[in-house]
Amino acid sequence: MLIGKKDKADISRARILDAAAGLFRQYGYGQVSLRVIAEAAGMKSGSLYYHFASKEAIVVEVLDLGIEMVHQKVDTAICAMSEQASAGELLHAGILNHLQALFAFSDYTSANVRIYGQVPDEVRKANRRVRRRYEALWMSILSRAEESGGLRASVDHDAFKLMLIGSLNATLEWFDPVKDDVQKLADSYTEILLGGLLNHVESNV
Amino acid sequence: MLIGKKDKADISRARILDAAAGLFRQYGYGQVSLRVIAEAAGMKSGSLYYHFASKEAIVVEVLDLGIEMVHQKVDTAICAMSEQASAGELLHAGILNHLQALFAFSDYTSANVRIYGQVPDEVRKANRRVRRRYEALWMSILSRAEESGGLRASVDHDAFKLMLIGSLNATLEWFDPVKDDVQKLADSYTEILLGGLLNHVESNV
DNA sequence: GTCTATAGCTCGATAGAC
DNA sequence: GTCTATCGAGCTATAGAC
Repeated sequence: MLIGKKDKADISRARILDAAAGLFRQYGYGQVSLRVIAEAAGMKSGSLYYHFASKEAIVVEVLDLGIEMVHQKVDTAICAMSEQASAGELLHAGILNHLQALFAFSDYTSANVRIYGQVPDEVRKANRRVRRRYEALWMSILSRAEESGGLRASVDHDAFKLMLIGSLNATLEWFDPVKDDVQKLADSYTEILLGGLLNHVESNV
Repeated sequence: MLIGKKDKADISRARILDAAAGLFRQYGYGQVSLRVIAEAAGMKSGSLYYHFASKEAIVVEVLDLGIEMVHQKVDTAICAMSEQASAGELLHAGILNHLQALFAFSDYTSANVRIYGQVPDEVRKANRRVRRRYEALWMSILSRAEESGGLRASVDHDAFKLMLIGSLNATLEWFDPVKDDVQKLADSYTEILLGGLLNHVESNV
């Protein structure tokens, strides 16, 4: 999952992080011991301390990577879009790339979604910076979409951003990218988030 | 949180479950020891075994209650609605009552959302039954809404149900019912889910 | 860089007094 | 019903050989 590494230390570091991400995702933070992380990474528990100062140092890096991999993919995709892109096109691209990154790096992203609320305070605080940056990216996507026209004025951007990220991340709990097509999932979520459930003739509530 | 109990055993049981739900929510399953559950419930760890056979037996009950409390509130609210209720009214009622129950019993509901993916297999399997029942309730709400007319045919009910439950549950991670109004949150989510983000003149994607 | 060995601690669970 | 006491196991982290 982590690529582009060169020397032995970098390779071992990456193996430890990959192993930890997968185990944290499946069993939570507290249930995963350094012994099983080491075993999954192909070494003994004592050797972990050559690469990381503590269990907390490992989880900090796993959590940050879980956000940063999504951030980078969405950012790159949005930056590459034409100036003339419509609001619908921008949002569809953001949703699709968020979902693609979510499932491409699912051990890291799912570990983040699942254990963020359960790690020690200092760990959570460290990850908060990265989370805020990703939320800010979505605010800028919404601003750009608004400039291109077509957004309903009654929808609060901040609420929409939180709802969008929350609903997309929740797909990690049930969607299977092997059985089903992420592209179709993105189309389906875009359809609902942009167009809503109701026919547009009647006013809701 | 758990009320209507009578004798000493029932009271102690309820205190144990309340304590466990709050601790599981905050620290996850693996990091919470029976000793701290017992302390939070006002007893010693050995005493827990008079009420529960194991740590797993406690978490099974916490997880089930987290779904059942929401199920019951939503079911009651929907059943009480007039036959002439519109699709928008039905969905708003479902969304509002789901959110209200989510925050009224937040230790149980949040514990469920957070640790479901990390508990032992048999525990997760036990909770799956209750989850399926709640999803079925939402399918019946969507069917009833469709009969009353006004739903876009292009929206898949199954995808919408998963997205709705996922996005509502995700509010547990950021919404503060003390600082803000759950009613307003429900209005805001209903607005987006039923009407979408875009102006209805343009077609999306 | 990775190993073995282990210190010091906490865990879930049980047994038996009251 | 709740207590105390304890078993055997597993935990994070460290020390030092290789």
